[in-house]
Amino acid sequence: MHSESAEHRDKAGQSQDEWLWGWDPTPGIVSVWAENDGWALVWRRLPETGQLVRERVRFRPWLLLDRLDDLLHVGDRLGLAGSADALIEYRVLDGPGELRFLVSAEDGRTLSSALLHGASQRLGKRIGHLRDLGHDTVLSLSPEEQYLVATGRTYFRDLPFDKLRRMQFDLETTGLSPESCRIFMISVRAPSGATQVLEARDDSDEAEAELIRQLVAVVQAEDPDVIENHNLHGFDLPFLDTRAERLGVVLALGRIGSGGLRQRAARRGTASEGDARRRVRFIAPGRELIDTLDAVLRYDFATRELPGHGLKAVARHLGIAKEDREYIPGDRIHEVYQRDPERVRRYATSDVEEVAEVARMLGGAAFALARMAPRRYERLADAGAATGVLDPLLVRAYLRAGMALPAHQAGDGTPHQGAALHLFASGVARRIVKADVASLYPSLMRAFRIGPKRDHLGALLAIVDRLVERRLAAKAAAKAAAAGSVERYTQEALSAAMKLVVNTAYGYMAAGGTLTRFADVHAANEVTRRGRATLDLMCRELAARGVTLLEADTDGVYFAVPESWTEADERRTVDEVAALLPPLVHLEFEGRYAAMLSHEPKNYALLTYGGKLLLKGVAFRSSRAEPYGETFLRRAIERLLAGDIPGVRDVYLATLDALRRRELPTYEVSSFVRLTKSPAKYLETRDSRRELAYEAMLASGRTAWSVGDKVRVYRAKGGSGGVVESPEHAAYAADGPDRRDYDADHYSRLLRDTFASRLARAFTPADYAAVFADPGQLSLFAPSLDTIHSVLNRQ
DNA sequence: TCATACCGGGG
DNA sequence: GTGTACGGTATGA
Repeated sequence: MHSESAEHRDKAGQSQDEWLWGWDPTPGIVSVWAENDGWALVWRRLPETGQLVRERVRFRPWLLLDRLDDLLHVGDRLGLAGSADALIEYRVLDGPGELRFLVSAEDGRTLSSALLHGASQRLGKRIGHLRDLGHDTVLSLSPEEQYLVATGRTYFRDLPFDKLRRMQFDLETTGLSPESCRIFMISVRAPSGATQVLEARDDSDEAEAELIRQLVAVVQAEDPDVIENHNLHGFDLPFLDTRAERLGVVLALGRIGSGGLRQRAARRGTASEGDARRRVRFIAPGRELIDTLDAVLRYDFATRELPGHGLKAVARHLGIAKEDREYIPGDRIHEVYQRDPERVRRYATSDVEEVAEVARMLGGAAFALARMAPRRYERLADAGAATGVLDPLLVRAYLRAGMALPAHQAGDGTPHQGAALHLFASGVARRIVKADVASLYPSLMRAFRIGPKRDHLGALLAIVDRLVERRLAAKAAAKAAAAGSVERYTQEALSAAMKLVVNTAYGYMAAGGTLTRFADVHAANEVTRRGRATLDLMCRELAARGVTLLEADTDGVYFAVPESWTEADERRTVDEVAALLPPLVHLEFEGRYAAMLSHEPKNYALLTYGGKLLLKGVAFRSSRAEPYGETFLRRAIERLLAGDIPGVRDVYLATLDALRRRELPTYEVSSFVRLTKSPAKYLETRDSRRELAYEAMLASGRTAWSVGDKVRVYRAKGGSGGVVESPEHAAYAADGPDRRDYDADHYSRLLRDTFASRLARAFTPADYAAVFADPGQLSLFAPSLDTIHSVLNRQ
């Protein structure tokens, strides 16, 4: 009895592993290209030798249908799987799912044309494409995915990331529009790490055409598995495609065929040529085209710590930008090239080197996903985790189990309910503790077995269970591996990928039925309801232990503890409350801070015990904010949290003084804007409405700009404006020394109304007025600064 | 004035 | 034949 049930569990465990990883052990797949005719090309890099092999294999194209009706017209040529002579085979899957007929043929065209013919007859109108049948009646995957689902193969088995042949290239162009601008330089980084810079010999069509031919030749010679760049699909490939077409160059970047790039539909890509509302991405069969911008977005979605998503900002943030890295504003690159080409060569070379490193550091999650889900690597790199990763895993699991899949189903109108957010107090508090539950929603799903109602196989919960367990193992393995080792890197990437998928399981259910197959708003609401109850319980129990609650959001809470408490008291209290929560829901002591300025929900400043100031939320950090204001905020909050109120006023007065005496460089008062109107368009409306950014351009003598240009502008005296270079670009400034003709009164008002006001919650109104009174206007009746204390306002 | 549409990135 | 957010500015009724 006992051994039998253990065996049963083993079997269940084994099939659940297959849901996660597939089942075919074929190692080293680096690319798959399949056609509807039943032929698939598989490129494999042998893990032992690194050698590339190409295999051409047969597979049986398949579809899932909700009925066989539309195929009955073929008569005897339709037969049960395994029967002789059947041109089209079918199999009836188990369970209540609507899509229960798995049909297949040697050639997918036989299948689809028979189906379209039958459907046209049944519906009395011409059905020209499978998608016209609606995805509630047919499930049709791309040929590659049909192949991967049917075989249980996945990419990259037993192949470490650094065995992939990865190449990077980056275009330097005279502008953003491929209609009117040219490519004049292409930097290339080979898989070996060697870099080279290709250049057009002059600005003729023939020179540009030759440059593109050189790139194609380098790609063919290096024969990479993967081509990477930042915004590759948004800029470089579309630009290259348009230029190549105009110049009559064939962009043979793939491993098969002699034609140019192919296309696929994609959410974020470039506007399609035929239909501007459609977005497409380019494909080069045999290679995977990876955009590091996708990896950056995915990374920042989880961490929310990147200052921006541009290559330079990311490289600096990750600490991979070299000290002497060349920076040139985008709209100056071609102009700088004409007088100092060497500088642009260095710039372009750094671009590809940084891209290679960003891809290595942030691309691991997509690489790990490609070892699990039955999709091409490049699809998994830009896929959303719900429809792009979980859905394919679930489809493969159901087919592997021989179970029918439910069709997409719209919700019943029940609205989706979200998380809780409480602001208990604002102002200044001391001795702060942050406690939170890691992965609250997946934990609740697991603890209370909340899964989609129609997932009769229980695959989503099983996959989440497996991922959580496997992720713990990956985290432990990463920790055990040597720092910087391939093993650590691989395990960390695996852990990141698994976290991504686990955290999407809830979003998968909450998404509408048009998006995900197993969407279930009731289950999703049950998760958030349990989440709110858990947060409320945490808050109640913490308050009952004598803490002051400050802010609670979804899965975490900030609170202040009494003066007499030690860190041990803090941790013990969190542990006590943690013990009261449901199993699998782990409340953790996340951090402790000396003080906090709570401004608004999700907007606060924290002072660490080490004296470091952390600013969170848009009120405290914004890329558009004027640098002098950010500096003021930081200094003033430092004084505030140190309990030095006269110091806060000193910082305010010193900033006002520096503005009025023009000691601040113009850069300090400038803000970062993106120009969205062309010069012509602005001139149309200039008479009715003047806009600072364009006035600044005109006043600086820059009358020609492109939509999309980004500049720093400031307001000058008399309502005019000016453009200023940031310090790192100052070397290229065409203008002379800083004139500092900014509107000091305007920026003084901005300091008071926009920046100082972020400290308002820290004081009573009267005290706030005293601290930020104009110089010389401190009234006799105002409180003395020495007697003012910051406050905490309970809500 | 308020609602909605669009953007993030690339030279 | 696709589909992760959200907080901003820009635009239009």
